Amino acid sequence: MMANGEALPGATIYQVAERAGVSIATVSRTFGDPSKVTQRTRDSVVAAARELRYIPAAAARALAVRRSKALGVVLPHIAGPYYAELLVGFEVAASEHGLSVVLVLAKPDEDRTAAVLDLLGRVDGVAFMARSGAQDDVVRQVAELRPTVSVARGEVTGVDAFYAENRSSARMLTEHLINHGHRRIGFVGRPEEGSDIGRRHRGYLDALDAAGLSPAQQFPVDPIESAGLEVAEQLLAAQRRLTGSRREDGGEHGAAEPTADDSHVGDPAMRGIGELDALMCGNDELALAIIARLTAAGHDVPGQLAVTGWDDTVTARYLSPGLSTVRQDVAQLGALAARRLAARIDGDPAQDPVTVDSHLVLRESCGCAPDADSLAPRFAALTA
Amino acid sequence: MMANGEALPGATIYQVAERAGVSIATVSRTFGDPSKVTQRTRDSVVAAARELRYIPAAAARALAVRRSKALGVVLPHIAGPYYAELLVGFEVAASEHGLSVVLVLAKPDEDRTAAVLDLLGRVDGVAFMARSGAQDDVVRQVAELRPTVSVARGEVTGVDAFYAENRSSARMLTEHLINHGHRRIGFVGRPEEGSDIGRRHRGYLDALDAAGLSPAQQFPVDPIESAGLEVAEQLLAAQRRLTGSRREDGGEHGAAEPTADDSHVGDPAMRGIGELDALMCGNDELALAIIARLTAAGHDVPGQLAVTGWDDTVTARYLSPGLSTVRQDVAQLGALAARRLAARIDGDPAQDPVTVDSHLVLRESCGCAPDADSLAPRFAALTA
DNA sequence: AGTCAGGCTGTAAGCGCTTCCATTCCTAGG
DNA sequence: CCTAGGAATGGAAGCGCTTACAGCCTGACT
Repeated sequence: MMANGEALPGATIYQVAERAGVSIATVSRTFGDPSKVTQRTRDSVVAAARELRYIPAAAARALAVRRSKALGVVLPHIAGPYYAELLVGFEVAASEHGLSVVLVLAKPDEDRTAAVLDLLGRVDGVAFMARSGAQDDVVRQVAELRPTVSVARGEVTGVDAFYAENRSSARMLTEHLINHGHRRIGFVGRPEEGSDIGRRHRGYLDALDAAGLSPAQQFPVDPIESAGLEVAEQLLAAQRRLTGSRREDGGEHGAAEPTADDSHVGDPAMRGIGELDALMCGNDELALAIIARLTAAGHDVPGQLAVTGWDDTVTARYLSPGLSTVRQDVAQLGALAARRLAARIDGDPAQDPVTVDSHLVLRESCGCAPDADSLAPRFAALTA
Repeated sequence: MMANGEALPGATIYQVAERAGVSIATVSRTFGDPSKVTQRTRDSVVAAARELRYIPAAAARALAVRRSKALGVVLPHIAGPYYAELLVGFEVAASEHGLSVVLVLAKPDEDRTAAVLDLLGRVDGVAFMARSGAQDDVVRQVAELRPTVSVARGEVTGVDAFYAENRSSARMLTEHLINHGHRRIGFVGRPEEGSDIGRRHRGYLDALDAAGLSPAQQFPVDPIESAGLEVAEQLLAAQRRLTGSRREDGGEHGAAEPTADDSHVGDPAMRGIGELDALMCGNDELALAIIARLTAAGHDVPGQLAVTGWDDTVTARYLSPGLSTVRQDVAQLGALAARRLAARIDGDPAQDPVTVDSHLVLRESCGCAPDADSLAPRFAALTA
């Protein structure tokens, strides 16, 4: 099997036609619009096709109808489950419309312009998701040639935008923290204009503002684990400074080797670490890393420092204390994007941005008491 | 922009040729093999192309060269990070070969045969990953028409197989459990012939056999969270039975509502839950759910029951006790699959199955003492 | 100055499919 | 029995690109 390098194997419409004793037009109709073909003919064509293992060449069809029946997706290297879910939602919806999906992955920094342009040549529409190695001008360029949507990404004119609600949820989450009595609330994450985290930061500021509080320490870092660890180190260092330093000689990397008596660094009974008593993180990954590091150093979360995340990743549920976070229906976001693309391809006009709801998932890391039945919230996803 | 429903916008090679004052053949050469074109001509063609926003129609090219420059991937609905990683590895390698990737997702049960066949018409090769809604006969059928590989999936003749090493790692893990003194070691997961979990089960059996132990209780369930929860309930019920039942009247769902005094159900100081003192799970998802449920019921893991997982998901690291599990380089697996496909397309022959190494990640859930510096293993991924 | 080799470029024939249009075949009504 | 009108089918053009093949032009050589 698969010997030659010459032609893709598989029968063509001509061979099927010949075998069935009809013209290629009839074969084409048999699969395209069976109602235009007699039952008899249809049967013989179908039989011939099966015997020959006929697989229509999508390229030929695409060329003829000037439509590839495929959607492109460009998204960042799928780190966590977030993009995976997005992609699943997208693919399912796309396939419901009979559309294939072709994928381009890109690290946020990486320049995949060439790949995106190539993609453009093989799809009828494209979706840009989050910060996906495609600058705005590339998106704009694509949008001029094909229906285009963006998901969880800064808006670009002419591009249908979709995102999960961020700002008001962030505000609510922050207010919740305030209600717990926290006043010095920091923020972790780079609040880039138009990004999800940017919007979350706005909501955070909204709440602070409304409460007459001013923003505490900000950590404009990347939304990744290692950055969370660094933030935790800074916090630890600040706390050490605060409590009067023993053993300052440890020098540069003293903090990198937590030992048993790390726990004396701050008084666990006293609220606050460094200058903060609560920390809102741009996503779960950051929050998780920070909590882990702090806890390992003997600190109490949320006793000393309340921490919140965003995304409701799997780990958020399993951790103890459970991570208070925000859940978004990411799969739906993906599905909406695909459906809009399908509509745009069929000629529908572009629409206003669409926002899908998010909702708070309050577990313990914000300071809430552990639920009596702690498994319920933890496995909320299962009961759905 | 994007007004008509007639033709995809974007210039064709003809328009570029006209604008540059050359023939279409020259335009084609300019992009296909620039060395065959004078610098002067090339420049003017490139300029014309840019001005016209020329995007080559992939379909036309594919038709002409009888090759689509695309690879198909069919994989299960990306649940956890596992498939995401696989996909990332695959896409990166594919794009290094200038190949696009088109995606078909399928729930394990769902029949996506039609989608797979359609896929076949638009790619040069296809990869089937894990139990991906494609029965063996579909795979075989595909394999007759296109180079085909399978990843973490039962072997099919004519299909290049790739998987992470399972059996001997499973054996090592089981031996480790035995060395901890565990004797009654159960297994959670359906050991399907040819599947990853099936191979893990073999390794488990190997170890037991070598140690003269016989397999304890088996739970042939799906490798998903909810199944893990059910297994945990069974364990709890068995344990309740064992310790002599108080409050049997709780009836059917008594177990579904853990309360504070659940902790009296078994003596946490005594090793064993139900008939078991260790449980090897087919993947982390199962292990995590089981540990969570057991812990919530007041039991001690690994004190009473050691539990191991497989996959080394993010949560495994963050949990306490840390989950002992097995790490596989899934991205590499994906990359290998893509590269092999690329080679096969270029005419290379099929090869023998390839296995990539796995290695144990021993944290605490197996019974190992917490590492002095518990962050080190926990964040091992970061130091790499 | 005349030739010839070799590099560029153009011409044209497909690649496999859809679809408009023409043709043929029925069926039913006159 | 003939004819009109539709339904079913076939013929052929064309989608945008690659790639022999052939023609042209240039420059180097005799």
